[in-house]
Amino acid sequence: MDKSQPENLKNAGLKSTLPRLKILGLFESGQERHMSAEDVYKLLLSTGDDVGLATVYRVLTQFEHAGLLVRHNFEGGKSVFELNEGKHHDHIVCLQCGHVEEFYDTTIESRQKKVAAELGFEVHDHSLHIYADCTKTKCPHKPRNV
Amino acid sequence: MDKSQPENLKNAGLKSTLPRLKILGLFESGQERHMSAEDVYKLLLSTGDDVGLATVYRVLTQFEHAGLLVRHNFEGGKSVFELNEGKHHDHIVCLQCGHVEEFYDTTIESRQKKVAAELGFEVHDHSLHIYADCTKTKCPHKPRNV
DNA sequence: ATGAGTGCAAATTTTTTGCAGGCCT
DNA sequence: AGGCCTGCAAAAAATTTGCACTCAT
Repeated sequence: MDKSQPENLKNAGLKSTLPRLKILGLFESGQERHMSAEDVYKLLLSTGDDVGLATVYRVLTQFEHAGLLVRHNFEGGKSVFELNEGKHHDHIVCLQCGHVEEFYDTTIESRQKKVAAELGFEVHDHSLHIYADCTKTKCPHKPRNV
Repeated sequence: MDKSQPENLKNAGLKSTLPRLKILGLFESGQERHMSAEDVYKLLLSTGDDVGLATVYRVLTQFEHAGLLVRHNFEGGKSVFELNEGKHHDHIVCLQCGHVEEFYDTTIESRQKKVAAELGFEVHDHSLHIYADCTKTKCPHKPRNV
């Protein structure tokens, strides 16, 4: 977890470039675990790191293929990425604001496998998605950037 | 369940028109429970019922708002619709071909509520999504129409 | 130097919207 | 008749791709 970023990129067979280091750095900073391409792009702009949006998309996809990031398509239309830290977990997503929380529940895990088997499916490592609302009245999280 | 389609539309406050009847008919025929706008559009074309793609999108959205259909955004990018028959159920989706199966598991339901509550969420009626593979070797279902 | 990487603009894909004309009630 | 509906084309939103130029090794 303390491996320097250039090393991470090398191991992934990717050349160590500024855009890649910046983007990986954002995810490793832990500020925001789940980000869309647009989120990353705007964050970089806000810190003066001018990276093209197309490059953000390309790098995110490369990182996904390299196993550094995991891509999710939650309800809402845009792809969301998170650091691949090896430990399996599921996600619960707010339908109002898009906020994402992670969880791991052994009962759900085993039950999920059972249900899948009965229906002729085999669960591998993909996250299960629960969709809900942060609260019944008003959503405490930031409004979904649609 | 045997209510005539025009009646269903009337009850939803929608004028009974040919495109609407055709589209609702497709879902009620039970041939294919889960369809994207493109799926519906192509099916209608194949049966000689020429309906504009824009109309398909508009009608599907209207039906969703009227509570006749439910919209899902599974991994894969496109919205998928299914008839709203009132009975809650969850979905397991094949990551290879996009095939969808429905299920209902009381253990998962209760556990889902518990997990949500612990994380400050409230689950209403939205489907939970499990993502898996039809089989480990080759997918028996139709290839995903990407 | 040299091929991978980047930025910009144009192209794709999925979905929405404006507008003129057409069909329910 | 009057307005909701539809079709077509253009607009939007998210993502991908072509191309000339730049940077890492």
